[in-house]
Amino acid sequence: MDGMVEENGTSGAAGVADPLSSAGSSAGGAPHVVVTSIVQLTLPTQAPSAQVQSVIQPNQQSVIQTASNIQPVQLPKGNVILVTKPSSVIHTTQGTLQTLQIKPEPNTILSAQGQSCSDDSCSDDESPKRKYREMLTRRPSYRKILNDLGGAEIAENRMGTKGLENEVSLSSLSFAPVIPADSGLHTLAVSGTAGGGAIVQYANQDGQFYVPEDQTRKRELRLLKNREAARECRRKKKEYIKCLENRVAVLENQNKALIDELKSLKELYCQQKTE
DNA sequence: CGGTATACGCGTCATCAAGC
DNA sequence: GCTTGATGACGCGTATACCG
Repeated sequence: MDGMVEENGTSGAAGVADPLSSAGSSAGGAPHVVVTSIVQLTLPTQAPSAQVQSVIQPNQQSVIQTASNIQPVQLPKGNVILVTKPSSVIHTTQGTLQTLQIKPEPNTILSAQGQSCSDDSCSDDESPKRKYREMLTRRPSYRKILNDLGGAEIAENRMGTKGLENEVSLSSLSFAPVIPADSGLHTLAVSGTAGGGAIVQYANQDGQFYVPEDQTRKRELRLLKNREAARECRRKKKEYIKCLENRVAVLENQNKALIDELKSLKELYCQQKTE
């Protein structure tokens, strides 16, 4: 390929902390740009590789923007960029604005031709602008986000942490005593549900309540799974909110750059007019 | 230093949607 | 129709900040 964009991964290149781990500290405050990684942009021609900063967490759809102290990336026509994250958008806010709309396929190759989108993405029924607007406004599907988040890594994390938690939690589960068949039990009541299915309680001759082991086990299992699911759901939600905050920051920067550009163009125009 | 407000995370329940 | 995962809503406990 002619050029590549490589992310340095979640380890946080250049001493950058994991954004998720620091999420709580920014709660309630103004959204701030979290630089999560340095992206190596290798250009095909004589141009040296340039660095841009990813302001979204690695391994998910990202908005990438050159920082003020970093050389703006100049992409001559005909260059090709390989981006491994689907639905990524790359902006350079200095000099000429170059926007790349990445097709929703991993490892998609796109041509960077200054302003707008590539031919491929423009040929779709929905314009990239519309898609991007939808990304910003549509209600988030955490499930979809999870799919976009580099499935292998997530799956690995799940196996690593959740699996272990499951093992520990399951081993610590306590179940109701086995009810003897001749204990003269009879159904007493239908008690609390556990997000599905009622729990039928029994009472023995002493008036003590029992829940059959089977039902208790099912309920405990259900609660355990739901507990894990809720935890995961919150994690994804938090990640998504952070992603939105990052996007806001990027778009604000972009807006500011465009305003500045407009201002300078106006000045240039006035100068030429007076000459 | 104690009381209060606020933010945050967690567990649980209810509900929905997808898969079987 | 049942099962199961995802997620909103609710209540609770804890940590932190603020104030008198």
